[in-house]
Amino acid sequence: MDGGVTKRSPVTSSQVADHAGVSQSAVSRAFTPGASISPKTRARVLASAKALGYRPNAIARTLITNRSRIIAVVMAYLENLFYPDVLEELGRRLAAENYHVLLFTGFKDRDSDPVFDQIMQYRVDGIILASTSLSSELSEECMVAGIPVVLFNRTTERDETSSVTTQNREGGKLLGQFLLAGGHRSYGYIAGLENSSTNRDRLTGFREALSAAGIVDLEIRTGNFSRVDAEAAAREMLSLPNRPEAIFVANDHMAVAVMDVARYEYGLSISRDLSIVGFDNVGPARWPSYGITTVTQPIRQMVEATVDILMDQIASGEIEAIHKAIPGELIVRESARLPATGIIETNGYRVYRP
Amino acid sequence: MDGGVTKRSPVTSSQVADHAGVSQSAVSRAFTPGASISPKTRARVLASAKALGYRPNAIARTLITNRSRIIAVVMAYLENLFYPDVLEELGRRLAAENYHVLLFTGFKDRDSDPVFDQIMQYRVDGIILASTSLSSELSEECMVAGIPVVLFNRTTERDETSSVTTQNREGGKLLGQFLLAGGHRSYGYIAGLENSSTNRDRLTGFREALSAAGIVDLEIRTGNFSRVDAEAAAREMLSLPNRPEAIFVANDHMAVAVMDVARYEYGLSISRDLSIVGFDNVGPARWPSYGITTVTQPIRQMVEATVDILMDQIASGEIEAIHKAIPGELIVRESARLPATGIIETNGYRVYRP
DNA sequence: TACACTTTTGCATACGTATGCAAATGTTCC
DNA sequence: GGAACATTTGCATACGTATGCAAAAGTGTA
Repeated sequence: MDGGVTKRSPVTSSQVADHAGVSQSAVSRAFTPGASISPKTRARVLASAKALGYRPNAIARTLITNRSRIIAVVMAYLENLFYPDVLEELGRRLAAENYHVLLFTGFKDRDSDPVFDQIMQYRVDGIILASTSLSSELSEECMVAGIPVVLFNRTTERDETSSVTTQNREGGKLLGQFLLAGGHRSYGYIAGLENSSTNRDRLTGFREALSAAGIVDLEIRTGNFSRVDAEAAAREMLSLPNRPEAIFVANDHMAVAVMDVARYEYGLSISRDLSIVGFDNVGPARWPSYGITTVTQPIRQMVEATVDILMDQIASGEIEAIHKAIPGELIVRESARLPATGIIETNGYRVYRP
Repeated sequence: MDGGVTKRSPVTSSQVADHAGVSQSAVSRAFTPGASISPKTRARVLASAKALGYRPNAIARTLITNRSRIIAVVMAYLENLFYPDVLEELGRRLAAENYHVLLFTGFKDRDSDPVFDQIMQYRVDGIILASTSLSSELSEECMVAGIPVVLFNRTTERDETSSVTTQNREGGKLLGQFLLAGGHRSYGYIAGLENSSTNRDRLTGFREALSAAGIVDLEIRTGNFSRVDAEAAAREMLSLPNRPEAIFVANDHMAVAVMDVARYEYGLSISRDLSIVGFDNVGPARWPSYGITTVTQPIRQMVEATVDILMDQIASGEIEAIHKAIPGELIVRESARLPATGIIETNGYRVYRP
């Protein structure tokens, strides 16, 4: 009985209308930019709204406008700091467009079909899939429903779904050229998820560079983009009788793990005994304990491209697959032996441009 | 004209009803567990629903039931891996309860009032604020509206809003005792955001331990829970004529930065020249390059407690402030000099229990 | 078969908002 | 002042679902 606050239900537009002595339509119009309403009544309505603590019901509005202003974001996993960074940037940019993020996580190593029902039930205006994908039936369903989908940091074989990535093949190639120029003689690759386009493309580019120099031997182990798997892969590779002089680890998150194993379990000096390069330019790669030579994924530009695609397609209603691959840059740090030429100092960073 | 897929609007319950030869109510009941409907008609409805690709419209349902099954999660920032970890666990647990996460980020160092309107417009069923808070007026408004709010990893002076934290004061005290037992003679503290309860409580506990041993001198600098600020704070502190022998850094995220500065800018050997302890037991603290002695924040339990509070209050409609502080454990690693006694080996970890 | 009772069904309405349309009001110009 | 026009307003309806209520159908008993 004491302190029992009686739960008050939210104020509705009709209540505001009564208070302001106008119709409910007027209240609606007062909150719709560009609607047909005189400045005077708008002012009166807004005053009443403020007095009553009225907030338009976005849910009810969705029902009538068919626009929820919600974007579903599915992130495979957040263990790799790259994704939290992406998520923050996405949140920022979508908020700027007055859209909101409905977040789903936990779909590493499989497609996002299990949450698809949930997503569709909320009538989202668009879907972003980071490092995960949809079965082709569900992608098709989105097209038919007019819901734009963008794959972030992944593509599918069938090019039917839009995607935004870094130029992974070019990046892998660049890293290969960098290591070759450093004069290494044997190479290893610690792979991410084997069936991911990101992993495949990086490897393809790496191989291209190597075979252009006549090198076909490549020691490969798989780290599945996870720390523990990468550690295990590193142990296998470093235990080889003739271990590679240089290892390309498919992303920085795993590269950190590989460096830890190399140093603390095998007593190797990074760069002197073993060169390591990564991909992403994620936080720890920049920390002096690691200083990983890596190819950047330009998060800002990638997110911008992603949001642009969504906004365009939401506005036009025309869903068509757009593929954007943004160039990355090879940032030179201390984790790999340096080539004699090609390193350029540019606003605080050293980059490699052969 | 070619390939121009005509956008098809979603199937409604009425369409399913027509197809199945029943009323719209029947369709609704078929999708409502425990509703009054015969198995036979339910089966027929579900068959039609499947045939037409029907998915209940969660938005329309929200309008009538007053339950959106959406929880707003506001995260101050994601730079510190602790939060992505929390976010993943929250996602998992809320999904298990069939709730969904509407995510807002970017409210470090200020309250979440700016997004409050957005949150309320979506008629969320509950709010989780991680390392951020609300002004007392808005908290009050939530109470009145019957929307449960839980502060995660933070409390307010006014105890009017529920909270879930680690026992920060006890944790700080424990770290103090650990460092004292290690025989250090001068101490420093690198603070997080100065007005945050987390920071204050950890410091309070630390001071308690120190003054119990007759030590009142404590060198303090502020790192605001950010990497760059922590680096600057570390530089200041390590440049002191008589720098502290032991530093408690308010969280692991900053401790990593401090260790990097100490090693790579001041050439110090961690533990031998300088002891460092942190808080959180976040990913990098476990990496061998850092091996930070730290107090755990038990994410699982904290998230469980958070979700429990929300679910209870949503179900009962009774909003009352509940405060849960979960004990953490001091995990002993290599970043600080070891005391002679009190270290216990327990399932793979070394913990400190004085 | 008739009755009482239980289960199932459909009807009608409500949720809170946006919007086409026609009526009402305001403005301009002769 | 009045016609011609532009702006503003309210009415009515629609969005897709859940649910109280009464009617209908089913079940069991005598």
